[in-house]
Amino acid sequence: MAKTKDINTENQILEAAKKVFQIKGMDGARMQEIADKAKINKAMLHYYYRSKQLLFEAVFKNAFALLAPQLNTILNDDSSIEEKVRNFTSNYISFIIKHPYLPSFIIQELNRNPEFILKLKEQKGFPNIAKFKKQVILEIEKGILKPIKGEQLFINILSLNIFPFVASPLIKAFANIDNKEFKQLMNDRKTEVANFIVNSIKT
Amino acid sequence: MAKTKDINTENQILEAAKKVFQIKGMDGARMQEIADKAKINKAMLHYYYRSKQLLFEAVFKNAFALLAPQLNTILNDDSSIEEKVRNFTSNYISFIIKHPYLPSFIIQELNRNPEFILKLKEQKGFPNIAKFKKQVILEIEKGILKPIKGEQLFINILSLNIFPFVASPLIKAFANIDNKEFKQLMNDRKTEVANFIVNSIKT
DNA sequence: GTCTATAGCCAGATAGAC
DNA sequence: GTCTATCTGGCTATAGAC
Repeated sequence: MAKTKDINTENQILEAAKKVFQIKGMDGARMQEIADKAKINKAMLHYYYRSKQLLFEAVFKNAFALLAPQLNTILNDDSSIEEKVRNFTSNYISFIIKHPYLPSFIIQELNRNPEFILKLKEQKGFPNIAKFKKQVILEIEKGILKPIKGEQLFINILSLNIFPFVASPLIKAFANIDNKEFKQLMNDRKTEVANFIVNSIKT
Repeated sequence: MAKTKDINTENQILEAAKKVFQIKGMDGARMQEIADKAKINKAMLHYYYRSKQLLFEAVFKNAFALLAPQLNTILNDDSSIEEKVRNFTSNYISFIIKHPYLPSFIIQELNRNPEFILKLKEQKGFPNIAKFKKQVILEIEKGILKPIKGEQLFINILSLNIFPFVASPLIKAFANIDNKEFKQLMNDRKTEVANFIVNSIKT
């Protein structure tokens, strides 16, 4: 019984820390706010995670581990580029709608501390573009795709899928739309973006 | 003579503050670091700008004022959509290469404080999508463009141009490239992105 | 494991001399 | 206008009782 309580508390803390860190970032987050959200005492945070830095790293790794497998589907799957673009776009946008703060959190913290990604790169399962590049070359040779560099296509796919969520306050302001309309636009993008990409690259 | 010194000091501070705030963000920035960079005393910062918050706002408004006119060229210019896409993409990527921290700074701080954009919206010259939308509809009717919503096209243009810079640590890691190769890729994008977009939307 | 109380530090802001 | 010295508050982290 004591043991289940451990796990509960530790998890409560991690969940609370996620919410606070993902919105406020490492520098803006306060241990007090995390403690309040987890409905425990501030001292408990240190009991379980030693320091703010370690708690942050736990949250960050957790967040990245959610994101990476999504990318691997488009990089390492065996279906055609067109199929992968359509599947990925639909799945990824659905995924981000469920975790709206995740991409900007990852990006913001990596900009703050770019060396951090070196540690992540060592881990297996880290997204790698090599296979995707080969496939693009192959499909171009077969006449399925117009000439394009694999890197550029991959950057384009990521940009179109992720950017609107990262820059949502700007998008809403420029397009003069409220949250509801924004959500509608993002839902439409599940197919719109795939069509946009496929239109551009298919012969 | 005393007056020229004022202007110099105030400018030195603003330049130093730009560098620090744009890299570290509001929460991560330290007044001491800004003072050191400006080669003046910490007390001077408060003499000229009263508080960290006011100094930050000066930097932020300055940064946004640089960005907005760039966007207005694609929104309000009278040339065709294709011409605007080609011009904008080339100019905007050149612009960001010169100010690499600007987009992520704006985006990060707006995510931290989304209400802030309401103040910006009131100012004249704030980018507005209305004219662009009408033009898209018109060119679709004329058979120049394939059907697409103006909002989605605008989001796509922004995404493709800005995202790689905002997420540069991720891009470098996934594509396994160093800073030099990254810069080369971004240079290529000045024309690559325009072609990608035009290919997709032209009939 | 969980709490209260507090140590210790650091950053923003100000007072006051020059 | 510019400096040094200092105040003040807030935050991370820990000590120590239960």
